[in-house]
Amino acid sequence: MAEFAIASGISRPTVSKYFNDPNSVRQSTRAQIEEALGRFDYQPNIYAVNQNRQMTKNIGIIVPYLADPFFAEMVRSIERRCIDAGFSPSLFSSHGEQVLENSILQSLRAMKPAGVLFAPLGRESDKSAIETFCSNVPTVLFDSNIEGMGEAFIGSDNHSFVSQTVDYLTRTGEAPAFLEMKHPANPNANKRRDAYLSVMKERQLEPHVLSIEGAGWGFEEIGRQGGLKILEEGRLPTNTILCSNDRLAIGFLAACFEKGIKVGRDDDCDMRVASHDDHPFSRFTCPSLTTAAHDYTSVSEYSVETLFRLIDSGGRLEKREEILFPAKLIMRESA
Amino acid sequence: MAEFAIASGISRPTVSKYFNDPNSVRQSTRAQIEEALGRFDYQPNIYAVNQNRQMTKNIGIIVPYLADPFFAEMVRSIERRCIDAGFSPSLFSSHGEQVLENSILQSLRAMKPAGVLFAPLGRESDKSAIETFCSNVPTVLFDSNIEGMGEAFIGSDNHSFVSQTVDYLTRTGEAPAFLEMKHPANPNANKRRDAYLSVMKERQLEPHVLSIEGAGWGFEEIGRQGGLKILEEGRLPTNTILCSNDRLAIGFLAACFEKGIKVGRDDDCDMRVASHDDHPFSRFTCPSLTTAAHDYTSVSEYSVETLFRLIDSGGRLEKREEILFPAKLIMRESA
DNA sequence: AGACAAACTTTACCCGTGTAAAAATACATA
DNA sequence: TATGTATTTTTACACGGGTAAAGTTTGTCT
Repeated sequence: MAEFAIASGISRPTVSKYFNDPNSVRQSTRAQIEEALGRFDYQPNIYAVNQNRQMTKNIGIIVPYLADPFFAEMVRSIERRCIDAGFSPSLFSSHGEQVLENSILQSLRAMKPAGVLFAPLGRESDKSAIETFCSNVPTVLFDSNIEGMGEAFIGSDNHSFVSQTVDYLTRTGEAPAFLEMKHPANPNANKRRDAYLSVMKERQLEPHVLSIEGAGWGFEEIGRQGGLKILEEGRLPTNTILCSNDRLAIGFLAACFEKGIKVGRDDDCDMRVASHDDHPFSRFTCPSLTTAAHDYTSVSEYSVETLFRLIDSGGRLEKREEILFPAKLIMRESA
Repeated sequence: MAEFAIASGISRPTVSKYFNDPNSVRQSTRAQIEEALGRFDYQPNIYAVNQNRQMTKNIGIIVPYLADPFFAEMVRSIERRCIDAGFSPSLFSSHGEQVLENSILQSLRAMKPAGVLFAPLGRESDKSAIETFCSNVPTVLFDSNIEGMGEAFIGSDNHSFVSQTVDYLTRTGEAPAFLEMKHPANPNANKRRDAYLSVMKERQLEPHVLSIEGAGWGFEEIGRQGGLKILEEGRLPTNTILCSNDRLAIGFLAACFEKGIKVGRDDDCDMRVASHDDHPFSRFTCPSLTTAAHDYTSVSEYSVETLFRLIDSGGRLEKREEILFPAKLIMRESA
């Protein structure tokens, strides 16, 4: 930087000031520096910069499973907002494994990020590791909540998701049975089942929960296997199935297809299937999937905004915030 | 670190040595440091560390489009291998945009990584920006090749993909027509079309290429729209369609379903559809998709190995290497 | 032109760690 | 126990830039 400062004819401290905020120097100085920048391709050493700054301009983003396009979409939106605000996002995926989640947490602490947007694994998470992390790094949880951890949680209102699908299905045909994994990884799944039970009770309908076996993050295959089993055993209490999430539904639809069961809302169909999430692929299932959509934009926007507010207020909020966005029903061909 | 050194009763330079390689200090010293590490939770400041090291332990990974589960899978495998080798992977997605790809390249240069694994956008890439980058940072290209850039390219052998699918389809029914995007983003697409033409010629069959409109990375929707148009116009030269890639095929299958066209290899089916990639979702289409599978493991393993070799040899290889892995035919229900 | 504030230059020290050189100590072997 | 080697300690400087203080220049306003 010293060399570059000489080359540009400006003193090093002023050049340093320029790189921290180009608007903090006089217009003519800025032009002079930028002219020199055109001649030499100098850029400050980020390691030296971050070592001296009290706080880096990095923001950590952790998602549980990047092979799920839902998270890929969230990430895209979040990264963009961080960059626009002058931060450098660093993306990490736990790939469904606690060990990885913990090691990400550790290396993220070493990065001293200004803040972290964190979608935890859920049931598989190491609560105490997360607690330690959150008390050291300004953290906003999203998508999947762990009570009391982080300064805020931004997610979707599972009750809104389920009540909309249940009401729609009930209005247009038989009341739905609820298909879910017996031991779901994601805490939203439990909230959705509870919401299903409560909504059915409110509407004075008899609930049916179909819990299928399977562990891990290969939801499609779990849904398919579980679906095949249910269909073979013929233990369907209704002709309408509401899946806990779209990936499960994708597998279930595959099972129906294999069994020659026609899914859809026409008279000649055997079964209706609906679900939750509006997964990027749910538009392309056969038939296309009726589902309750996340408000992707609001969740990502509000998560990032909350994190910025948290950073501005020094890493602590007055009290833990929890914001849930309602779903939007997407009616397609499957129900 | 000075404080921690005093607390552990070991001198600072030795502690520094320990953190660079725990085996480089005497066993008793190591034990003493690790005992102290249990009492205090000290970890070296990565920024100070990287500032002084001639080379960091970071490895950059760039993919063109993370919302495509194919890349998510690749990334998972690559990250794991990097971590196991003691490196810290940093993941970036260009999200299909040249501007983003260029800014990733720039911030990656500032990170002074030991090496970079780079799957470029392809047609949308800024060749000169990539050339500059590759001449400054040890880079291995994967998945999508740009002639002459980087020290090596590791990918899939498109000819192997196409010849296997064409031969299989021809052996079991009508010869296929080839469905592709008119202006594909990914260079593999062009290679596949050329391979289709050459294979058909070799087999003395008449080739039919169906080029559909559409730009960007929303392949499913492009395949669906293109499919609808083709089916409506009834301009199908054969009953067998070979799609350039699985995502296009997923959209095409949706179009067939919408049009009431039965896809599969049974006698009562109207059409056969096959494709290339073995996309993680192709198992769950209706019907399940017959496709030529990437050798995910080999590609990721060999990419990483090549990068390590490149790093060890100081950032240059004797000559640019190009390794292509053959496909494996996956026969499922669609053809 | 004079006065004042804003911006800049100069100088100097700081951050936390890598690393080299010389001296001191520990360990292993005969 | 003597000797040689492997480690460690001590001391010192380097890395590249943030930042504070004091003095100087520039620009603006009356």
